[in-house]
This record gives sequence, structure tokens and C-alpha cells, in this order.
Amino acid sequence: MSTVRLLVLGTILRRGVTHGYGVHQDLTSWRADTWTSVKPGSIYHALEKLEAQGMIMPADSGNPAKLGPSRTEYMLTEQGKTEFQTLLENALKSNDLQQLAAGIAFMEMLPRQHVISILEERLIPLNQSVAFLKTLPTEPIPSDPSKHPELVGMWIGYMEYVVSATRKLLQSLHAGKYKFIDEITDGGGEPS
Amino acid sequence: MSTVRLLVLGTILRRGVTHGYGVHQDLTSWRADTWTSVKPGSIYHALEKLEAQGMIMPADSGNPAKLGPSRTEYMLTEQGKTEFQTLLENALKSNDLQQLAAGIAFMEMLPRQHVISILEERLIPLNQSVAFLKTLPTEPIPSDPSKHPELVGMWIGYMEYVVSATRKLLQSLHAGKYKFIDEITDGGGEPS
DNA sequence: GTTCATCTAGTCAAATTTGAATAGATAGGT
DNA sequence: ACCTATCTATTCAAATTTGACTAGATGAAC
Repeated sequence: MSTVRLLVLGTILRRGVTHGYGVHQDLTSWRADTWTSVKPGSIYHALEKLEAQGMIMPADSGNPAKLGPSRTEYMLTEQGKTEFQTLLENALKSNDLQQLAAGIAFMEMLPRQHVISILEERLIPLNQSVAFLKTLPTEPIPSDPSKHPELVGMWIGYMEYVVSATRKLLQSLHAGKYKFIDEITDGGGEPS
Repeated sequence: MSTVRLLVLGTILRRGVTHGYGVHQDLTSWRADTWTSVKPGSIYHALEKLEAQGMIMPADSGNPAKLGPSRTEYMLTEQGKTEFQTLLENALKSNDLQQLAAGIAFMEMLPRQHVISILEERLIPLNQSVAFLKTLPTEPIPSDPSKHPELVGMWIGYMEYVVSATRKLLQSLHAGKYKFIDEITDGGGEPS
């Protein structure tokens, strides 16, 4: 659920103001048949909950619905922005690839150094997991699934992949790739 | 949901006859803090549904509850065995690691050649996915998440890992590792 | 100028999952 | 004998997700 929340808050934030269908469109256009599958129902449910919790509020963008039935547009409250950052940080800490992917999708909305330190801290428990998995005993003819060499081997491999993907991402960030929220220079310095 | 169903049917089948708590115990003991997280509620719900659908039926193992409140024990019906095989085949075809892992956990309950051919067919769409992901355009400063090099790269890497894990598993199977249901020779031939 | 296909926008019931609570039984200490 | 900690086994309400459905608007074809 926190994935849906993160995605909904993030898309609204990117657009400033938008409605349920707009969120759905963005999300479905973003997913290249991978990393998400958010059904309309989940989005509208998330919107209701987020509104009830004061994370978002109805708003009016200039453009009135040109097509189709009427819509409700939303924007984030201050509380919603805080919640978004919290969820984003958690996603970047997650061992689950879907979560991590959602985190990466929005990572530029946190300061570069902040993202770097989250990812670096993430490596510690991740490496511990790998080390732990490697201590698990296996049997050539496993008496139960937890001792199956293929199963255990697959998870070790998966975790190692997550580690290497994280390392690679860190390198890009250290190398200065991408533009983070703290690096926006809109080409002209401040107005006097 | 079909993961829970598969796990529940599979555990009952391994034990012959067992009850909800028994399933829970097996599952929690098998998960080495990885590949599953099945809450009691889901198990009992799955049991009810499976019984309503005629996949399992109440049964009586010899050993009456020694401890705690009374329990309901179940065994698979013929229909349940068929359903188990279907779910197992689907799990082995799945691109989702959790599903695949559940499939591997029980794979010895299908004939070796059958598993081999499922896994080999699996490689085709998997490779297509990788190829497709590689055609996706990316931008150094992505205008939207679907064009983020890190995101796209991470999914390519993940899919490639799934491919290589599948290949490795196939090698083991071709090499004759593990004992499959069609290879059980209980050390003594048939009774005359 | 009306029908049809399609895009837009959202609703709803049913299925499923979660997390916490309930409650029986026994074993061990005092 | 009684208390209580712990293991056994299940139940339940609430949260969440799914999938299918409803329904407004437009434009293009006829």
C-alpha cells in the first residue's frame, strides 16, 4: 500500500495539481510493462485516504475538464510533502525491487547527498542478508524446501544483484549524473 | 493469492494430512526470512475457500490434538491435486521471483522432463522482455521516470538475472540432480 | 443529424490480506 | 493446588486490492 501512496503523492507533486485519472495515465505510461501495476480502484482509494488524512486537498487548476465527466483535482498539503519524503526515503531503503524502483523514479526530489547516504546505509543490512543466506545449510536431496540448493542459491543471487545495482547507482550519483532538487539552476541566477 | 493457494496445497500434500497451524509452522520454518510471508489469516482464508471449492476435505489423521484447542485437519481431493499441479506449473512460468521460488520449492512433485520443458519455454518470453526493455529510449536527464537510465537499467539487470538463474537451474536438472516424483525407487522394487 | 467507437473519469461489490485478539492446554515453579 | 508463561490453533474486523462496470463527452463516418 505504501507503494501506491508514494506513487500517487509523487505524481501529483510532479504535476502540481492533478486528478485520479491523470495519476492513472502517468503511471500506466511510465510502466514499460514492468515495475508497477496500479489499478484504478487503488488510486481512487488512495486519494480518498490521503484526503481524509490531510495529505492532499482539492484544488483547481486553470484548465476545466475538456473531455468526459467531471473530475476532482488535488494538490499536496505541507503534511503531504513531508509524508512523500518519508515514503520516498523508505522506498530507497527497501529490499524489494518494486519499492526501490519507485524510489529511484522520484529520487531527484531529495537532495543528492541525502540519497547517497540512504543508499550507502542500505548496503549494510543488504550485505548482512547475503552473508546470512550463505550460512544456511543445504542438502543435495533436500528434506525440506528451506534446504534446497536452488532456492537458497537463487535468493543469494538475487540479493547480490540488488547489492550490485545499488553500487552502480551510487557510482552514477557520485559522478554527478542527473539533476537533483538541490541543483536546479534555471539558467539565470536570482532576480535582483 | 494463487501463491498462498499453491503453498497451502503443497504443504498439505507433503504431509498428507494437516491443519492450518501445521501449514503455518511449515511455511514459517521454511522461509529463511526470505521468499514468503504468509500471515495466519491468509492461510485460514485459503483453507476455507479451498474447502468450499472442493479442493480439500476434512480428514482425520491418527494423532488427535495433543496440545491446545481443537483443530481441523485436511487432505487434498483429486480435484485439489489437479489444481496443485496447475498452480505449480504457473508458478514455474512466472516472472515474479516469489512465485518462481514457490514453484522451485515444490518442483520435485512434477516429472523431471515436464519441469525442464516448462522452464525452457519460459526462457522465450523472458528473453523477449529483455530485448524489449533494451529498445526503450532513455535520457541522461530523464523527462519522466520511464526514461530514467537507472530505472530501465535496473529492470534489464533483474530480467537478465532471472534468465541466468533459470539457465543454471536447467543445467542442474539436465545433470540429473534432485529426486523427482517419477524417479522414486524406494530401495527395494515392488512387493510380489 | 444520428450512431458508434473511443477516450475520459470514476464507482462499487467482492475478494484478499493484514494485524491484532481470542482462547484452549499443559508444564513448571512455588 | 494455583498461578502464569508459553505453545497451540483459530477467529475477526478493518484495510487494501482487484476486476468489472457505469457513464459523460467528443469526433468521425455515414
